[in-house]
Amino acid sequence: MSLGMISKKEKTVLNLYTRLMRATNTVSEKMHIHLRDHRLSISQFGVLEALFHLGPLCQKDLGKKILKTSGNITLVVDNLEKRDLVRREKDPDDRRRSTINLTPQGNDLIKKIFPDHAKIAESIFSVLDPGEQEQLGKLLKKLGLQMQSNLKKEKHNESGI
Amino acid sequence: MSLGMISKKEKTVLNLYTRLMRATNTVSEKMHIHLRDHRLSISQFGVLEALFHLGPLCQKDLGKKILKTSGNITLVVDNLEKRDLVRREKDPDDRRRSTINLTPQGNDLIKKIFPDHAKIAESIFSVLDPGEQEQLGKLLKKLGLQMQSNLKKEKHNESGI
DNA sequence: ACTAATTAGTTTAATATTAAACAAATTAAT
DNA sequence: ATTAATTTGTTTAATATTAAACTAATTAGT
Repeated sequence: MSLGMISKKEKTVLNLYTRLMRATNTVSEKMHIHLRDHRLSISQFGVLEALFHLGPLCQKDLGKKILKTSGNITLVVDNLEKRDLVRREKDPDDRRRSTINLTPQGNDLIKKIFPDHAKIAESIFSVLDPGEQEQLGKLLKKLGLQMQSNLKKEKHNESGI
Repeated sequence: MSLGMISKKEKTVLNLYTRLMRATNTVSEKMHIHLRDHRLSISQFGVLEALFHLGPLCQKDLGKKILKTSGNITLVVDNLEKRDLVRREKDPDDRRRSTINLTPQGNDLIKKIFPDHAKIAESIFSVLDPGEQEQLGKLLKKLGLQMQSNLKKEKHNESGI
């Protein structure tokens, strides 16, 4: 029961950490409830969305985008390929790479799903007024930026889309 | 490549969502690097921490605390029990329940690990000054609170510890 | 050119996680 | 009191995720 030798400062940041996890957990849960109807995992949706908005990407870039390991990306792309939503295409300039493309079906699907995604996001964040949203964005960015320098992460996608 | 019919509002919140995910992902990664040295998963640590700070709990409450499903809690507790870090104890008043207790070893371990956890949190959030930390806390809380009403989640642990 | 180092992606093995069906115990409704 | 509904935890089956070892291709260093 005792908190032991925890300073006030430490207590504050631990509290902050808990709130961050809790908010993220519930936000992300809500954001992806509708994906189940289309039998898409969060990662699968992330890949489709990235391809939809950024165009064809290699697997490494997809991994950076959706924050997953290369092994995981291999599987996610495998599964999307099985459903004919994406297609691997050998990169002739660098034969280690393959470029992942949306198929017409994949494009149709993400085009259909994405507006819901956006609407749900809007409804979730509507508890915050525009000023608060801007503030939150700034603070989260600051938090994300530090990480970038401390961990061995590469490029940071500025636009977030 | 085209963003289609995305309004400015929608773009803002999607951006916010991405930043939230990104910040959380990297923060949580950093927070738990040291756990690997003790062969603890994030969930296992979460359970030990909850028991350490809140005292013995039943599995359902543990699930609410660390945001995992009941089936998952069963496994997490199983694994902690195998390593003699916690112990199940039948609740005589309600024989469906068992109360999960820290063993002396479990208590020693979490007591030893927790200060590092707190220090790491402090270093991560130190990019934000105290005012910003307070702001972030308020915004995240607001975000978390709405969720609570919209999803079928029960009690919200106010203290965050 | 040749070797060493790096990079992209795959495979493998272990673990984590969830959803859904289930059993047992308790509580509510009549 | 008896039945119905709810609650707690377990089990099962499927999927997701990671870390680590690996292969093949490219790039850098000499």
